[in-house]
Order: sequence, then C-alpha cells, then structure tokens
Amino acid sequence: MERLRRVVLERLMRYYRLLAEMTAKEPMATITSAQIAEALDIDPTQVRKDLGAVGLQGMGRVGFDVCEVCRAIRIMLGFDQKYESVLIGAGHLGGALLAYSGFSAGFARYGLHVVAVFDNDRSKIGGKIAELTVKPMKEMKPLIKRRSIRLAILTIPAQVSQELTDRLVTAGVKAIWNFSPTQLTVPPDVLVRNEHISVGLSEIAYHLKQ
Amino acid sequence: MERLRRVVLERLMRYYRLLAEMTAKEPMATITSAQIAEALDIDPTQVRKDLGAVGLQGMGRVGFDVCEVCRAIRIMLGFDQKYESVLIGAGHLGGALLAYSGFSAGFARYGLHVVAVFDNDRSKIGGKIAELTVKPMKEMKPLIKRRSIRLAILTIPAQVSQELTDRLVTAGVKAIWNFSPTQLTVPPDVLVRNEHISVGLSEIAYHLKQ
DNA sequence: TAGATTGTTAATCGATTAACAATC
DNA sequence: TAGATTGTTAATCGATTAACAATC
Repeated sequence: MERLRRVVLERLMRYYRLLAEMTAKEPMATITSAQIAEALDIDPTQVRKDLGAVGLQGMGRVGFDVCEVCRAIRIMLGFDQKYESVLIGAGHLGGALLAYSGFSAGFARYGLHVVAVFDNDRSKIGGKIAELTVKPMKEMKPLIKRRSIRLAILTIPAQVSQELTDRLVTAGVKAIWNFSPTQLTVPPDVLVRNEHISVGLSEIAYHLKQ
Repeated sequence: MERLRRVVLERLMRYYRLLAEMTAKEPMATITSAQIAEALDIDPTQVRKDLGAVGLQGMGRVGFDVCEVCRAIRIMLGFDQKYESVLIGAGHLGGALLAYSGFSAGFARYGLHVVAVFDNDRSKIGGKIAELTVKPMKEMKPLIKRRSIRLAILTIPAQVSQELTDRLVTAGVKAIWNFSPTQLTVPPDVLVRNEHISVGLSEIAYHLKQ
C-alpha cells in the first residue's frame, strides 16, 4: 500500500470527526460521498478517492457504510492503538492541551495519552496540572527510555526548543508535536508536526486589512 | 495587485519570524534567498518569488535588505495596524491564547489585541483571566458594535460554535479564528481561519503506526 | 572583470475537478 | 428496469522546481 500523503490524512481525519458528530446527533447506516463533500465543502470525487485509498468500497445507489468508514479510518490512521507521550513545557498552552488529553472526548479517543509533564522552571516543578505532577527535565530521558515513549509534545519557548528536541531524539522519540514557533531540525526518521498558531494570523490580518 | 494566496501568506509569516529571530541573535543588514530557503527547508526560487510578490527587489550578489523585507511583509500582511478582537470561551485554551496575546512578544506584535472575554458558564463570569474580566454572552453583541470589532477568537465546544458564529456575524465580525473542532458556515465576506489542532494527530498517529 | 545572486520563463510535479461507464 | 451513486480515467489547475540570462 502506498504511503498516504499529508493532505489525505488530514481529510480522513475530517471525515472521521464529521461522522462522529453526525452519528451522535442521529444514527445513520450509510452516507454518500456527496453528503460528506457538502458538509466539508469539498469535491465528492475527492471523498471517493480518499475513501478508496483506505480500501473502502461504496455501494452503488446507497453510498458508504458509516461504521465501515469509521473503522477503516481508525485503523489506517492508527487511532486503535495507544500512544504514550510526554509534554514538555508546563505553561498555559501545555495546560490547555493536557486538559483536552485527559477526558474521553479529547485526544484519548485518538489513542493519545500524556503520561508525564516536564519543565525547567523551578516554581512549576512539583506542582500539578490536570492530575499530573510537573517533573524536572533531568528525569525526562530516563522516563522516555523506561516506557519506550515515541511521542513528545513541545510547548516551550522557541529559544530552547532545538536543544530539547536533540535530547528527545537521543532519548528515542520518533515524533514531535511542535507548538513552539520555530523550525526544528531532526533526523529523517523523526516526524515533526508543526502547529505554529501565529501563522494563522497572517491570513487573518491580511483579510482584515483589505 | 493580485490577491495573495494562503500558502504565500503563510510563508511570508515564516520569513518574517525567521528574520526577527535571526536579527535578535545578531544584527545583519542583508540576507540571500538561499539563506532563508535553507533555514526553512524550502526552495530559494520560492523565496524570491514570494518576496517579489510583496514588491521587494533584491540586489545582485548581495541579496535582500533585511529591514526592507521586514517592513514590506509587515505592511503587506497588515501587522502595522491594530486589530481589536474578542475571545469567546474562557476555558483552558482561551486562557492560553490570552496569555500569549498579552505581552509584547506575543500576538500584540502582529497587531492583535484581545479586548474582552465572553463565556456562558456562570461559574466563570466575573472571574479574571490575564487581566480581563469574563463577561456574559449577552454583552457580546453590544460591545462588538460599540467598538466596531471585526475579529473573534472561538475557543468554545463544537456544539455551540455555529450558533455563536451566527451571532458574531450579525454583530458585524468579519473574521473568525476558529479553535473549535468543527466546520463553520459563514457569508462569503467573512473569513474563517480554522486551527483544528487534532487534525495534526492524524499525521502523528499514522507515522507512529508505521 | 569575475562571480555570486537575482528575476523570470519554462518544465515538472502533484492535487483537484470533470466526465462517464460500471454498478447496485 | 430506471436512476442514483460509485470508481476510474482524463483534463485542468495551481504550486513547486529547474534553467539561465540579467544584474550588481
């Protein structure tokens, strides 16, 4: 099976969330590509292509089986597995993410579990955010190795994020969810997913300026 | 001048941040497209095209004047103007964004200022987050009209976000920075910028699954 | 001048959309 | 059967990259 591209993965996630939302409102057995396309404002052909890419087959005149679609996406994207992760940076944003990760409707339903929080700030170490005690950075590497953790979430200031990244990679981390507003350098087998929130401001400011 | 596309705006923002970061470390008068390209891992031609799109001209054998580049981007993207905005939803994420918006190194340097926070939750109303007092939703519309606010930041649960959006649009808002994990419907003159953080999880989970 | 860098045109690449036969 | 929907191939569109003459 060919490796799925980023845009496809993102659309699959949207389909998945849409179906979860729709079935929560009212149960439904099947859905057509046109219905999905309309709800998400994209082309129906695109939807069929994407669903085809995860091995799904629709039924002529009926559409796709909702349960099958959800199951296929869940398996293809890996939501059926459990990913333990560490959060680096116990600031406001870290706290917000941790709050989401905690309950079942949050990140947990995609398999993500934060098992520890680390920070350099002495005033934060020992404190609690969302059930977890903030630990000093020096305990980071041993814990990652001991629990074979492969994902780290970065919510620290830009200045220290590259140095931290190097340490995380050395410790064995294979994916970094980067909320620091900076570009990170990593080996080719490590994935960095950037969530540079302020990038969105460019579009907003430009629109409001017009 | 042709309207700039989203990808171009996002890259311009990256150039801007990169230059801010680099000049903070050590002052520099000029920079080449190759230097920018290498730092951000993109093609040098792309950089020259983008800078050309904001009216900049480089100098043969020298590159671009750093100050000129920053100034042109700042003006083109509208960072030199001031945008008053309201934050809807006084939860963890709202608090995190507000914390960023407060100080000078945060959103303020892009012209964004949050002037009020609203929430439906009675236990939150009257409380303070980052210097601002949380206000009840019914005060939202009058305030938006009175101060001619054109931007709203949405950090509320998905269930109520469409209804809130309709009210915001009626009140006169022209751009919505949407952190709710849901698709919003708005008139064509209103911009919605989605920051669906969990979309990033699709890429991460897929990578870790391999 | 020689050489590095720009600016621009052309070529490539990939993603989206259109068309339509196959299917239920 | 008739008609709606899929799955696939072809066409379009846009974005990225390559090539190279012009410039300082």
